[in-house]
Amino acid sequence: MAKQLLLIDGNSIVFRAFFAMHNQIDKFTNKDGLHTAAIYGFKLMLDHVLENFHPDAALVAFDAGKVTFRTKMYADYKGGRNKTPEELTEQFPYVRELVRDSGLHTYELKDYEADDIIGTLAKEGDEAGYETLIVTGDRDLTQLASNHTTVAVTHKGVTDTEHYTPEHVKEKLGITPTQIIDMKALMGDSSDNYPGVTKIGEKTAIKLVKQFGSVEGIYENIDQLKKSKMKEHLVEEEAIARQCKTLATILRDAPIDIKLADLNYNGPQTEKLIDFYQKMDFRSFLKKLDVLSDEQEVEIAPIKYTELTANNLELVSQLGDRGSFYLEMPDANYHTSPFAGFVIGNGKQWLVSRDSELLKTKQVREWLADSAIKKDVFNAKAQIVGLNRLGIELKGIDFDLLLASYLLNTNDNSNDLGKLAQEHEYADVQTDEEVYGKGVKRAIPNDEIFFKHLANKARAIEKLRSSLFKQLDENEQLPLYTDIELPLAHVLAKMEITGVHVNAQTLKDMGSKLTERLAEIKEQIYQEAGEEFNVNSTKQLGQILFEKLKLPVIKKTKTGYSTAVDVLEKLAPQAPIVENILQYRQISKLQSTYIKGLLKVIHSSDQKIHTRYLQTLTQTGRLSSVDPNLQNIPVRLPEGRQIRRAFVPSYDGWQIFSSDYSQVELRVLAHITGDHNLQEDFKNGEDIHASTARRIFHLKPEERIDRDMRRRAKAVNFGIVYGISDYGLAQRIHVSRSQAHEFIQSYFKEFPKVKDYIHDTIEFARKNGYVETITHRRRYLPDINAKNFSRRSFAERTAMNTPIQGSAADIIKIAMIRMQDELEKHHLKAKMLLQIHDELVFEAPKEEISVLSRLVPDVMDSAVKLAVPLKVDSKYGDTWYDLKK
DNA sequence: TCGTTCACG
DNA sequence: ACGTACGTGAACGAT
Repeated sequence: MAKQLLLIDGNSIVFRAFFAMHNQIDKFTNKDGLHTAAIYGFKLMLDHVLENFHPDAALVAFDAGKVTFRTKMYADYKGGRNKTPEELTEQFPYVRELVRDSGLHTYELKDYEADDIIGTLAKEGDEAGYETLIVTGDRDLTQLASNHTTVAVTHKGVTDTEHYTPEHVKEKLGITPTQIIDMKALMGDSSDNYPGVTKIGEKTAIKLVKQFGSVEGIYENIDQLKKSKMKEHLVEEEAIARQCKTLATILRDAPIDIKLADLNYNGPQTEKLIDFYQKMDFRSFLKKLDVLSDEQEVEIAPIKYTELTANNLELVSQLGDRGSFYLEMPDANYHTSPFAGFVIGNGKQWLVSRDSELLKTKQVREWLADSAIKKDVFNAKAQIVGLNRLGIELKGIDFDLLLASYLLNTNDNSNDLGKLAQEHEYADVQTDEEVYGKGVKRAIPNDEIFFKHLANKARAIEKLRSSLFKQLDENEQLPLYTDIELPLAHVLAKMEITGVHVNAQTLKDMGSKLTERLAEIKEQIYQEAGEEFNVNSTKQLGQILFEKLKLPVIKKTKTGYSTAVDVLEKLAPQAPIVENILQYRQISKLQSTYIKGLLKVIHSSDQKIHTRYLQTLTQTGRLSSVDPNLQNIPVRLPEGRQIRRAFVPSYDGWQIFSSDYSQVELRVLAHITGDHNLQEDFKNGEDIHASTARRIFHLKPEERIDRDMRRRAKAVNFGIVYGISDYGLAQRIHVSRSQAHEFIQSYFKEFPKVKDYIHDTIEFARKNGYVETITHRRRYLPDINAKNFSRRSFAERTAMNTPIQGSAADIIKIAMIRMQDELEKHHLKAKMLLQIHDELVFEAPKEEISVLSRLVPDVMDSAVKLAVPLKVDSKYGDTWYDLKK
């Protein structure tokens, strides 16, 4: 077998590793305060590569400095780059140390870049019969791909790579690897800061290279090009194009003073690596080495536990004033999941059992219900609901690992305790999948393994408490945790336990009518199509519409023809079948998701639906609702709205009551931007879309605002909140892109501080890597500095949207906590049932409706003090459908 | 398991 | 030249 050569582009991988882990930058520091994320990421990459590739020779090349022969030739080369952050530069010496301890050679050469070293050695490798793998974060190196050299470019993160062979390059770009140089010469490279030829981008560059072979080929045959602007640019900028080609070309003959023979790879120097890991506090890598040397099973620090039985319950009372508690419910739905066992305890003693009946004993029950004993848990809400099913109260919750972890970083949040602990650099607990298995094989294991796992979980919660609290404090998030999210978990638990009464018969009656209608429409569709097919299949439907009936294709998806509503609406005038398909879709959605779906989840014991609110999922701080989702019950279309007739109060003589915030997101926008005009409009109680229309269309006071103007202004308002683009706005309100552009400009002129806010927020995100809401809820945006345009743009839109959507979420959460307090304080029978982002739904005895009509809006509009008033509207009725003012 | 579609704020 | 408004969940067919 051919010898194998590994060449790693040190600088680009270090950069990649650093930015890939940028959102956790503070988590990766050693005890001396050294940042270690890039070092850690580099090692991840290295291990990953060496798993699949076993080199005989290996080298990591680094840049020797900023000055190279390229900067001497072209002063602006790589100009305009941001200064490398200090947190990164300090890591380079350690990366080199790591590389050498790992048994790889390092090399750098004055005046040359790492690329050139790699290019030169790869060529030598090719000639000496090596199979070479180049690993880099820089796509430019793909020009080095050959029959015996593969270039692995990191894709996202550091271990996910895309392998470029000449075939792969051909497939992706249609050219050879060396032609990539010509392509880049023509199109330029904004990150290396050389221009290429004006107006030539990737598409045009590839076309030219395919046609003429190379930059030189183009100029030899320039006469063949028809007269055009492009030709003029090419002719005028010939010198630039040729110079860019030199800049883009990686050297294959740099004057290096090492030889392949010097680069033997003989594996890592384990002793040194262990020292290094200790210096860096890389616990997980240390664990891995232990596994290798000690066979197995030392993975997790040993733990002692005691099985709790009816005969040693006094141990619970002896635990003291703090302890972890964890009730294992193996199904995600804790309203119905069996109880597999529990653990209770602290560093002194871990008590475990499979018998949930023991929880009902006096000793345990009192321990759980004693608010003076602080409890550390994972997912407080689930624990409260689970225990409630056993008739047990859980009081004194102090630390919720899941909740705290979510607040620290919404991105890498997991519902699995083991995974989450690992995210926080705690390795002494496995994931449920590792212990219980997955799919059909998932099962609770024998006592020994199961009890140990439970004890490990409880210990992990305890061990992580102080560090997570400390991080919350550093982020100024303690009040968010203590005063909002943790109390909210209790409120949500109550709402979930209460549930919503749903009349199954109403749904069944609606269902049978819909079944009939569906059958009729389906018949008509088959007639019009001339054959029977599965209308639910977008693939089959596409074939019927666009191939058989030859309707024009308006939009395509990755997999074929798009048949989405906006497309079908455009086609509707051309063929009657389309209208029927739209009808069919609408009704079958109601039938499958809402009639059948809801009937499936009504609990037979109480005729209620008990949703679960996910408190630790969304990136903005909103809740979400599952099993079932009660936050998307139809309301917009009259047919769908009927579903709400089935949502009824739990008792005779009760009614449904609902209050919602009016325009809460735009009010938040007015508040956080400080925009004078926007604030005035709200303070004056204006119809905000109408007043926006008046401003952006420059209407005189006496001119009236027609419906269409208001509609457009409303779309602009939405657009602003979502991160507007002229294209997006144009699509939505059916105007030209340039008109949409004008609307936006006009908006920014009228509301100048909104424009400033967008700019400042994006700047803040670039600098800090995150954005935050009025309560310091954070969202990290790792893509905010991405090179890829669309990823970066997306991050920019979320940067400006998240503080708005998230602050609105904060506001209603505060209102919910206060509302629950008020209900209890006033001894009201009314129950809070649902939260739908800006709306709270209650059930209450008729006598209490007048109380709620004052109380709920009072609580909601005073939840926080903003620079503009909050407005709340209320309605009530006999069912959720019948709500009226 | 993924992609598409469509329900909501 | 890019590729298009933010945040969700469920059902279904295709793979």
